[in-house]
Amino acid sequence: MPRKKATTKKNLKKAEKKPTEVKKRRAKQFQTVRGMRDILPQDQPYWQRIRRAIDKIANDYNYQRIDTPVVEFRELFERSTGSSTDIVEKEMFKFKTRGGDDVCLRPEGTPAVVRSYIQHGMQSYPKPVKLFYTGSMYRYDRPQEGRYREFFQFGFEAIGEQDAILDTQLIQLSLRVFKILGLKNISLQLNSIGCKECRPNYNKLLVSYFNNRKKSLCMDCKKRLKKNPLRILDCKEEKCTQVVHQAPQTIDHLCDECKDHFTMLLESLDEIEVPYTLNPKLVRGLDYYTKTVFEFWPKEEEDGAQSSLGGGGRYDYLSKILGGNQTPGVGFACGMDRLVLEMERQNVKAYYPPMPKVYLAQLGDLAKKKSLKIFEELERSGIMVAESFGRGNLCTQLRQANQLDAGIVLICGQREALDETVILKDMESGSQEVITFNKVVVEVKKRLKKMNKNVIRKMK
RNA sequence: GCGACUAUAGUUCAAUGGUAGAACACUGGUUUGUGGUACCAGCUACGAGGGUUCGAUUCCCUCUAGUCGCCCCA
Repeated sequence: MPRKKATTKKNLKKAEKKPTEVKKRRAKQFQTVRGMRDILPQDQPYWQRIRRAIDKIANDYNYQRIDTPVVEFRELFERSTGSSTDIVEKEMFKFKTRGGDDVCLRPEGTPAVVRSYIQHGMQSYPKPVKLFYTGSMYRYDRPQEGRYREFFQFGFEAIGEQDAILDTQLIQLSLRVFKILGLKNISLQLNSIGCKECRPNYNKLLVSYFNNRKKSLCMDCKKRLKKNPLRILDCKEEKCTQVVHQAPQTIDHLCDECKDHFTMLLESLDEIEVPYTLNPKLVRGLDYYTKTVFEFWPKEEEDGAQSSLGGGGRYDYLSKILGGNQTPGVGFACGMDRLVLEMERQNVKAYYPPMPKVYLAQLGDLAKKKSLKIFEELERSGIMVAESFGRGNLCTQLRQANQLDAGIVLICGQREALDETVILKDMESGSQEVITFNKVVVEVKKRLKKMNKNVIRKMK
């Protein structure tokens, strides 16, 4: 028989000589848009562990959840993140709505949170206003490992307080998240880039320094010299890094206020025994940062510094820039995709939700209907039940129960359905007994308790 | 945006200028009411489009996608 089938198929294929016709019949196979991906059930345990960690820390540190739209006005990011930054200049997904609004998919979270803060009058809330979010961000960049066009971030923002102790607390909180996730060897890179009092002076110094060495700079940095000289410091081009090595450092040219702020930060970090690396090249790519900036790097990459897990800093003028009151703030964002990657690298355990210990097998139409009812009763009593109502064959159902490692199988066949009973089968011993419908919940609960005790005994 | 490499079942991999095999997974079965093992069967693939050729999954080109580096960052 199968041979015949095969030959007919082949003949059919040969008959369909015109390839275009074959293709016409076949529906288009869709796939994800470039740089966007599905996160499949088998990957979810990692994500779930991250989500749980974030919820716990948010709760412990009194941060409240905020969700903002994926679509925002383009100008929001142009004004805050900065129109000369790579993120805004070349990586935004931007489009016009039917109504003619210039919008974009959010490339990062902080400006949206601050926008919301202003829009909803959170200035009147007790300070600091502590908010956290998780969500997808979008950047039109070339995808590679740990870099996607749609990626997921969580972030914590503390708005309305300028004390450096909040910066420290935010770092402490971030490290707690890594700790809870079981991640080791993460280094804290730290710098201060000053405020509007001291930055202009420093910028002048920097410009004159680089102007004298203009020939040694790469093309991009020649542009940066005019637009954003600070960014030359974190250029990875070899000829630039050599020049940068001798360049004046931000922390040597801070005003008194910034210096005190930074000192307080370092002292408080020492107090909670958090090691850090002072990194004069760390400036971060976004325009709104002031004073404190920091990043978290997986340790192996400390010298190469290719991809950071997360980072943040202080943004004391952001609210003002977006039309609100002068309100200081400090925030931190972390890439969840990269956390998952790092968890896999470090062989961290994922989070596996509890599995049902009871399997409900059924035979025949009447039993199917009755099983639905039994299932609901068990579910309402908080008992997790697995089933496969689509199957009619006991053999496969038991096989599946076994695969799922269910300790108890409830069998309801034609006979039992008529008698309003089920067979309760203990999968370990293989013994079974008949019980009536109204005793199912009680009996199953009893058995589960016993099973739990046995498990504990075995572990001891 | 630039450069390098790759593209075969759901997954991991083969073979081949004459249209493709395996393993695992999945579905069903081994007298339609009893699991773990075993056995049998089924399902499903040459990324898309051009060119060279009698004939291309195989050689060449373009595109698309993926991976990696640069850049950027999360």
